[in-house]
Amino acid sequence: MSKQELPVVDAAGAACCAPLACAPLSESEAAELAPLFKAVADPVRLRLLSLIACHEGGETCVCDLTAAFDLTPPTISHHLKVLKQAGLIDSERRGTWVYYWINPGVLARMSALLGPVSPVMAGRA
Amino acid sequence: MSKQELPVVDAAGAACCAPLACAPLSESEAAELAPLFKAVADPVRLRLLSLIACHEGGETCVCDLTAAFDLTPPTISHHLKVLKQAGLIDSERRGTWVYYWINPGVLARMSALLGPVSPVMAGRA
DNA sequence: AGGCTGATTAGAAGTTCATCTAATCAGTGA
DNA sequence: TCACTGATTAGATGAACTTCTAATCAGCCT
Repeated sequence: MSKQELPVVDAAGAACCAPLACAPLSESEAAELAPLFKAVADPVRLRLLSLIACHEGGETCVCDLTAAFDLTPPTISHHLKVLKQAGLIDSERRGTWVYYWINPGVLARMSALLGPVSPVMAGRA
Repeated sequence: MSKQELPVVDAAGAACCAPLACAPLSESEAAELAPLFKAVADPVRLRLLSLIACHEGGETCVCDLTAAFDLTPPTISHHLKVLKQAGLIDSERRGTWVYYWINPGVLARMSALLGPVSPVMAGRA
């Protein structure tokens, strides 16, 4: 097995770590990254993430989130906890309400891993 | 085995519209996207994807893949099936061996969704 | 044809996960 | 202090997932 080395893409300023297609992921890297994707691998959590990311001001009250689903508050709370433990979001209580916001760094890392989009690869089909 | 493709983004990553942070994901969009991330949300599948993507020539024999893990061939076969059903990879049998290769379009779509890597959001974490 | 190797399918066991109800924690205001 | 509302935790249940062994399918070769 020979190693194919593509230059690290950093045109976008991201990519500290190699994208999927640059060098094979080690077992420990994979073990570290998989939970990030698992956190996003759910329709409810994807929508939660999107709702929070889109919300003006950058943060969203839990009450607004629960209202957007046909799910009970504990279920929404559970999903928010999963996202938070994965490091994708953060939260703070202010008075009666709890606000959540996106942690863009983690999201960017995942994006960069999947495809810093080397047009070289993308050319093949 | 329905691989439907939304014209959300082209392979080059020129995200016209947007990712997670542009407009809230609809219920059906989320339902369609979540399985893609679920397919990647496993350490073994992440490594498989990486091994296939890195392999010179763009395609990899199953025999090389099974050799890289402490898992039985049926288990590897199962994971490859999951990746294939998600549309992330494709395969072809040539004689005795079966070869797998990456479908870069789907990967690019996922990447674009997570982070357009817009410098604004990604701001050097 | 028969046997050999590579790959997948079938079926089962143990674990993880999403969701609910009931109960608890945290703040606000009468 | 007590009641009320918003949010989370605890515990339970049914579905989905990962992995294995055993069996089957697809090509190659003597």
